[in-house]
Amino acid sequence: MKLSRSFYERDTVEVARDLLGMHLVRVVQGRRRVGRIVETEAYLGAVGDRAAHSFRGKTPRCAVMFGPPGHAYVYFIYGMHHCLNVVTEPEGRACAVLIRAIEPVENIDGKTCGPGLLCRALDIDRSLNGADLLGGALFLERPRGRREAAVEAGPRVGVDYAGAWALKPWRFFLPDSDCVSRRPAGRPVRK
DNA sequence: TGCCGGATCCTG
DNA sequence: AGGATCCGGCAA
Repeated sequence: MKLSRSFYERDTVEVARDLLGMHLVRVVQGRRRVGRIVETEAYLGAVGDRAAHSFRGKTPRCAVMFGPPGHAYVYFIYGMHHCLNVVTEPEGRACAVLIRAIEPVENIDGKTCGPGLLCRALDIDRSLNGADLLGGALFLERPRGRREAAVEAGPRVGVDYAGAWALKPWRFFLPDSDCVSRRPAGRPVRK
Protein backbone atom coordinates (compact mmCIF):
# COMPACT_ATOMS: atom_id res chain seq x y z
CA MET A 1 0.00 0.00 0.00
CA LYS A 2 1.45 3.35 -1.11
CA LEU A 3 2.37 5.74 1.68
CA SER A 4 0.01 8.71 1.87
CA ARG A 5 0.75 12.42 1.89
CA SER A 6 -0.10 12.50 5.60
CA PHE A 7 2.61 9.94 6.32
CA TYR A 8 5.23 12.39 5.08
CA GLU A 9 3.60 15.44 6.65
CA ARG A 10 4.88 14.63 10.15
CA ASP A 11 7.90 15.12 12.40
CA THR A 12 10.97 14.33 10.30
CA VAL A 13 12.73 12.20 12.89
CA GLU A 14 9.62 10.06 13.27
CA VAL A 15 9.31 9.69 9.52
CA ALA A 16 12.97 8.68 9.25
CA ARG A 17 12.48 5.96 11.84
CA ASP A 18 9.15 4.81 10.40
CA LEU A 19 10.60 4.48 6.91
CA LEU A 20 12.78 1.56 8.03
CA GLY A 21 11.27 -1.64 6.65
CA MET A 22 9.19 0.20 4.08
CA HIS A 23 9.60 -0.62 0.40
CA LEU A 24 11.06 1.83 -2.08
CA VAL A 25 9.54 1.28 -5.52
CA ARG A 26 10.94 2.56 -8.80
CA VAL A 27 9.04 1.80 -12.01
CA VAL A 28 11.20 1.71 -15.14
CA GLN A 29 9.55 0.74 -18.43
CA GLY A 30 6.63 -0.83 -16.61
CA ARG A 31 8.87 -2.95 -14.41
CA ARG A 32 8.95 -2.56 -10.63
CA ARG A 33 12.34 -2.38 -8.93
CA VAL A 34 11.78 -2.79 -5.20
CA GLY A 35 14.07 -2.45 -2.20
CA ARG A 36 13.55 -2.62 1.55
CA ILE A 37 14.74 0.49 3.39
CA VAL A 38 17.31 -0.32 6.08
CA GLU A 39 19.02 3.02 6.69
CA THR A 40 17.84 6.66 6.73
CA GLU A 41 18.89 10.07 8.01
CA ALA A 42 16.74 13.04 9.09
CA TYR A 43 17.64 16.58 7.99
CA LEU A 44 15.77 19.35 9.80
CA GLY A 45 16.02 22.59 7.89
CA ALA A 46 13.27 24.07 10.04
CA VAL A 47 15.25 24.20 13.26
CA GLY A 48 18.55 25.44 11.86
CA ASP A 49 20.23 22.08 11.27
CA ARG A 50 23.57 23.12 9.82
CA ALA A 51 23.96 19.78 8.06
CA ALA A 52 20.82 20.36 5.97
CA HIS A 53 21.11 21.78 2.47
CA SER A 54 18.22 24.10 3.32
CA PHE A 55 20.08 25.62 6.29
CA ARG A 56 21.15 28.73 4.36
CA GLY A 57 17.75 29.29 2.83
CA LYS A 58 16.08 28.44 -0.44
CA THR A 59 18.43 27.98 -3.39
CA PRO A 60 17.81 26.39 -6.80
CA ARG A 61 19.33 23.10 -5.68
CA CYS A 62 17.33 22.62 -2.48
CA ALA A 63 14.12 24.42 -3.51
CA VAL A 64 12.15 21.17 -3.45
CA MET A 65 12.84 20.84 0.28
CA PHE A 66 10.78 24.01 0.78
CA GLY A 67 7.83 22.56 -1.11
CA PRO A 68 5.02 20.23 -0.01
CA PRO A 69 5.76 16.88 1.66
CA GLY A 70 5.76 13.59 -0.21
CA HIS A 71 8.05 14.71 -3.03
CA ALA A 72 11.52 13.52 -4.01
CA TYR A 73 14.54 15.74 -3.46
CA VAL A 74 17.34 14.34 -5.63
CA TYR A 75 20.74 16.02 -5.77
CA PHE A 76 24.04 15.36 -7.50
CA ILE A 77 27.20 15.11 -5.39
CA TYR A 78 30.96 14.56 -5.77
CA GLY A 79 30.66 14.89 -9.50
CA MET A 80 29.32 11.36 -9.90
CA HIS A 81 26.62 10.30 -7.44
CA HIS A 82 22.95 11.02 -6.86
CA CYS A 83 21.20 10.96 -3.50
CA LEU A 84 17.47 10.50 -2.83
CA ASN A 85 15.51 12.28 -0.11
CA VAL A 86 11.81 12.45 0.69
CA VAL A 87 10.41 15.83 1.75
CA THR A 88 8.63 15.84 5.12
CA GLU A 89 6.57 18.11 7.39
CA PRO A 90 4.16 20.85 6.25
CA GLU A 91 5.24 22.93 3.26
CA GLY A 92 7.94 25.50 3.99
CA ARG A 93 9.75 23.69 6.80
CA ALA A 94 12.47 22.50 4.41
CA CYS A 95 12.96 19.11 6.08
CA ALA A 96 13.73 15.80 4.41
CA VAL A 97 14.85 12.23 5.01
CA LEU A 98 17.83 10.83 3.11
CA ILE A 99 17.46 7.20 2.04
CA ARG A 100 20.90 5.69 2.68
CA ALA A 101 20.51 1.96 2.04
CA ILE A 102 18.04 -0.63 0.80
CA GLU A 103 18.05 -4.42 0.54
CA PRO A 104 17.07 -5.89 -2.84
CA VAL A 105 13.52 -7.27 -2.93
CA GLU A 106 12.54 -7.36 -6.58
CA ASN A 107 14.32 -6.77 -9.93
CA ILE A 108 17.41 -5.14 -8.45
CA ASP A 109 20.83 -5.40 -10.08
CA GLY A 110 23.96 -4.09 -8.41
CA LYS A 111 24.77 -2.86 -4.95
CA THR A 112 22.25 -0.85 -2.94
CA CYS A 113 24.08 -0.21 0.34
CA GLY A 114 24.72 3.50 0.24
CA PRO A 115 22.85 6.55 -1.04
CA GLY A 116 24.77 6.79 -4.31
CA LEU A 117 24.65 3.09 -5.01
CA LEU A 118 20.91 2.72 -4.48
CA CYS A 119 20.23 5.59 -6.84
CA ARG A 120 22.37 3.92 -9.48
CA ALA A 121 20.58 0.58 -9.01
CA LEU A 122 17.16 2.22 -9.23
CA ASP A 123 18.04 4.56 -12.11
CA ILE A 124 17.35 7.66 -10.04
CA ASP A 125 18.83 10.96 -11.16
CA ARG A 126 17.95 14.63 -11.14
CA SER A 127 15.18 14.12 -13.67
CA LEU A 128 13.24 12.82 -10.65
CA ASN A 129 13.96 15.86 -8.51
CA GLY A 130 10.57 17.16 -7.37
CA ALA A 131 8.71 14.00 -8.41
CA ASP A 132 5.49 13.38 -6.48
CA LEU A 133 5.85 10.24 -4.38
CA LEU A 134 2.15 9.60 -4.83
CA GLY A 135 2.74 9.27 -8.58
CA GLY A 136 3.68 6.23 -10.60
CA ALA A 137 7.43 6.45 -11.25
CA LEU A 138 8.82 6.53 -7.72
CA PHE A 139 7.01 5.89 -4.45
CA LEU A 140 7.12 4.13 -1.11
CA GLU A 141 4.96 1.28 0.08
CA ARG A 142 4.12 -0.37 3.35
CA PRO A 143 4.72 -4.05 2.57
CA ARG A 144 2.19 -6.62 3.68
CA GLY A 145 3.38 -8.38 6.79
CA ARG A 146 6.01 -5.78 7.61
CA ARG A 147 7.73 -7.24 10.63
CA GLU A 148 8.88 -5.48 13.75
CA ALA A 149 12.64 -5.09 13.74
CA ALA A 150 15.24 -3.69 16.09
CA VAL A 151 16.12 -0.07 15.28
CA GLU A 152 19.32 1.72 16.21
CA ALA A 153 20.20 5.40 15.99
CA GLY A 154 23.51 7.22 15.73
CA PRO A 155 25.18 10.33 14.32
CA ARG A 156 24.75 11.09 10.64
CA VAL A 157 27.49 10.23 8.17
CA GLY A 158 29.74 12.81 6.53
CA VAL A 159 28.49 15.92 8.29
CA ASP A 160 31.35 16.65 10.68
CA TYR A 161 31.41 20.23 9.43
CA ALA A 162 28.03 20.85 11.10
CA GLY A 163 29.42 21.32 14.60
CA ALA A 164 27.01 20.33 17.36
CA TRP A 165 24.42 19.31 14.79
CA ALA A 166 26.74 16.54 13.63
CA LEU A 167 26.25 14.84 16.99
CA LYS A 168 22.46 14.55 16.74
CA PRO A 169 21.45 10.87 16.59
CA TRP A 170 19.41 11.29 13.45
CA ARG A 171 20.72 8.33 11.51
CA PHE A 172 18.48 5.28 11.81
CA PHE A 173 19.24 1.76 10.67
CA LEU A 174 18.29 -1.87 11.13
CA PRO A 175 21.31 -3.45 12.84
CA ASP A 176 20.20 -6.93 11.81
CA SER A 177 20.66 -6.01 8.16
CA ASP A 178 24.03 -6.69 6.59
CA CYS A 179 23.25 -3.99 4.08
CA VAL A 180 24.15 -0.95 6.14
CA SER A 181 26.48 1.49 4.43
CA ARG A 182 28.61 2.19 7.48
CA ARG A 183 28.78 0.66 10.94
CA PRO A 184 28.11 2.86 13.97
CA ALA A 185 31.08 4.83 15.26
CA GLY A 186 33.54 2.67 17.13
CA ARG A 187 35.70 -0.27 16.29
CA PRO A 188 35.30 -1.84 12.88
CA VAL A 189 33.49 -5.15 12.75
CA ARG A 190 35.99 -8.04 12.78
CA LYS A 191 35.38 -11.40 11.29
C1' DT B 1 33.54 35.01 -12.69
C1' DG B 2 36.36 32.07 -9.95
C1' DC B 3 37.10 28.78 -6.68
C1' DC B 4 36.36 25.61 -2.89
C1' DG B 5 34.58 21.52 -1.18
C1' DG B 6 30.86 18.19 -0.79
C1' DA B 7 24.57 14.07 2.89
C1' DT B 8 30.15 9.17 -1.93
C1' DC B 9 32.46 5.23 -3.69
C1' DC B 10 36.36 2.66 -5.26
C1' DT B 11 41.15 1.26 -5.40
C1' DG B 12 45.70 0.70 -3.54
C1' DA C 1 44.83 7.26 2.07
C1' DG C 2 43.65 9.47 -2.15
C1' DG C 3 41.50 10.16 -6.66
C1' DA C 4 37.47 10.70 -9.66
C1' DT C 5 34.68 14.56 -11.43
C1' DC C 6 30.68 18.13 -11.44
C1' DC C 7 28.37 21.91 -9.89
C1' DG C 8 26.21 24.64 -6.11
C1' DG C 9 26.99 28.48 -3.29
C1' DC C 10 29.50 32.25 -1.82
C1' DA C 11 33.06 35.75 -2.22
C1' DA C 12 35.06 39.12 -5.06
